[in-house]
Amino acid sequence: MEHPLYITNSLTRTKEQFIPINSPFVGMYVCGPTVYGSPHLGHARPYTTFDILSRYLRHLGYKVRYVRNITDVGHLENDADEGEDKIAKKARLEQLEPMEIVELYTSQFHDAMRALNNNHVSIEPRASGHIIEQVEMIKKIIANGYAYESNGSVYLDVVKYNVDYPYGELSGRVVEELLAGAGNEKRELEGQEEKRNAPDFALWKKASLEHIMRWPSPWSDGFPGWHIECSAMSAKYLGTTFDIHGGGMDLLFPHHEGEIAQSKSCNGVSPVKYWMHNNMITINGQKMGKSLGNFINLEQFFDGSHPLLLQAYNGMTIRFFLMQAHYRSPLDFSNEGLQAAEKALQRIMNSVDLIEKLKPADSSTVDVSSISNACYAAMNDDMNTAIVISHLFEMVRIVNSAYAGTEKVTSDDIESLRKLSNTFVFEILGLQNEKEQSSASETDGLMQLIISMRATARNNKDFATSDKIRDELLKLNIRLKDEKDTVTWVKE
RNA sequence: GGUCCUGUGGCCGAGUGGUUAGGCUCAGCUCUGCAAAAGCUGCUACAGCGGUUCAAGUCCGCUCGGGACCUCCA
Repeated sequence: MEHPLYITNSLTRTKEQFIPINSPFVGMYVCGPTVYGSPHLGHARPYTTFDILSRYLRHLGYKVRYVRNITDVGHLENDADEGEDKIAKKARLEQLEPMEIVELYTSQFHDAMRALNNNHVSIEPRASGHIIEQVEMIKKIIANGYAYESNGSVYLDVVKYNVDYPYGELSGRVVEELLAGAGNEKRELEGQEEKRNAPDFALWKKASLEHIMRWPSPWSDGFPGWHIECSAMSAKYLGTTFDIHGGGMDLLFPHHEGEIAQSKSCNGVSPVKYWMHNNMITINGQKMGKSLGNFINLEQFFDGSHPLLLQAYNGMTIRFFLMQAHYRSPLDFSNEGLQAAEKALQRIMNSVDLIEKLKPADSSTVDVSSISNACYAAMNDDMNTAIVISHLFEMVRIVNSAYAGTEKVTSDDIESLRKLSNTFVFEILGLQNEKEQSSASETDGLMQLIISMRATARNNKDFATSDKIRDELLKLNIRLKDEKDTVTWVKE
């Protein structure tokens, strides 16, 4: 490809050039949400990050299959209720069927992703729909000698695995230390007595009597272990070795390490060429997460209902807020940051609209192509969207200046600007212009009428009337702009 | 305790050893009936100490601070 893309591979901890296994095809898997709660701001980060990656790969000409799963089989909780399925527990609390809960939160997740414009996935497989594949995979791992059954549950034998393969290659964990239980002195982990060794993890769990979500298997009526779904579904849709696996940094261990161990012990090959991890969103410097109870739901951002929010923020503002930081840096939530993002985004969108109103000149005083090149360079450098945006503001300056008459653009320049904004603002960064919704022509006709009436008042120096029109419109979130010899309006 | 990340100007945040990131805020100017918008200009930086180097925010060491993972988590 003309523009070599470099990405940070967590496996090697270095920036590597991205070279697909079977160009032009690219397989990409991202760990989806566990749908037992409303999606929160933390969810926005990985799905936005990898949405942009998939967009960029497609833009570069690759045929991308992007798989993002839904985890709806529930996992063990290690608090009071031993061995109880999270989803089943929630169901009892709300007196709903487990699958009703799953449906509700899946739907909420989709709504939130739509607002963030993150719905460009190719396949969204559900764990509950792939029990057979998971069972088959477990059978094979047992046959290969890397797993054992114990009291109806099946565990991966990490010690045995570690003899043939290096366990911990992704996370840097050392089996000897895990065996010694370093750091776990104060923890009471569930199901330890069934395991041969502490680092072993469940591939299949026997369901207790009160456990509602359960499926038959050769070992027991039960449910799959946490890591096996991703291994089974990624292998099914992307093959036993695929290009990119993404997710939050908090999944690096044990989840992704477990995936590697399962896949290798089943298929004998490394499942993933490039592992990518986004950093966490923090609030007051601390990770925003379910377990800490300090998260803000995306829905609450959209309607501004959370007490920590000074106002509502729409999906595009949140998307832009995320993109102003690099995906591998931690990002701290703040109203100030969101408000700044909202204004900045508005400036970009206003400027994009202005491109269509530019008058071409015979000569040019600007250099649009260098902006485009700089944007590509930034994307190629581990998807540095923050830098892309900084260059887009140079585009904003050029457009605004050209409109104001302090810069000159040729018709070729205008075409380049149009292409630049279409490519980067909309296609790659996936931003949407949210103002263009209402029945355009009718509203525009009404506005022209109002604007001309106000112009008459102004010509008569009847500023009381003209200001009233402007102020009342502003209350309806319509802002008038008195420019040199014309008046324009924007909906806010 | 182990592994790893991190500390940038009023705020948010980029930064591959050598030239202005960018945004938001604030101040001044231009435009304007006024305002808004837009343009121009300006403002305050690299936690501390020491080292390597012709040159360090950018590499190394130490100190202090913050965080992640080691348990369900995006």
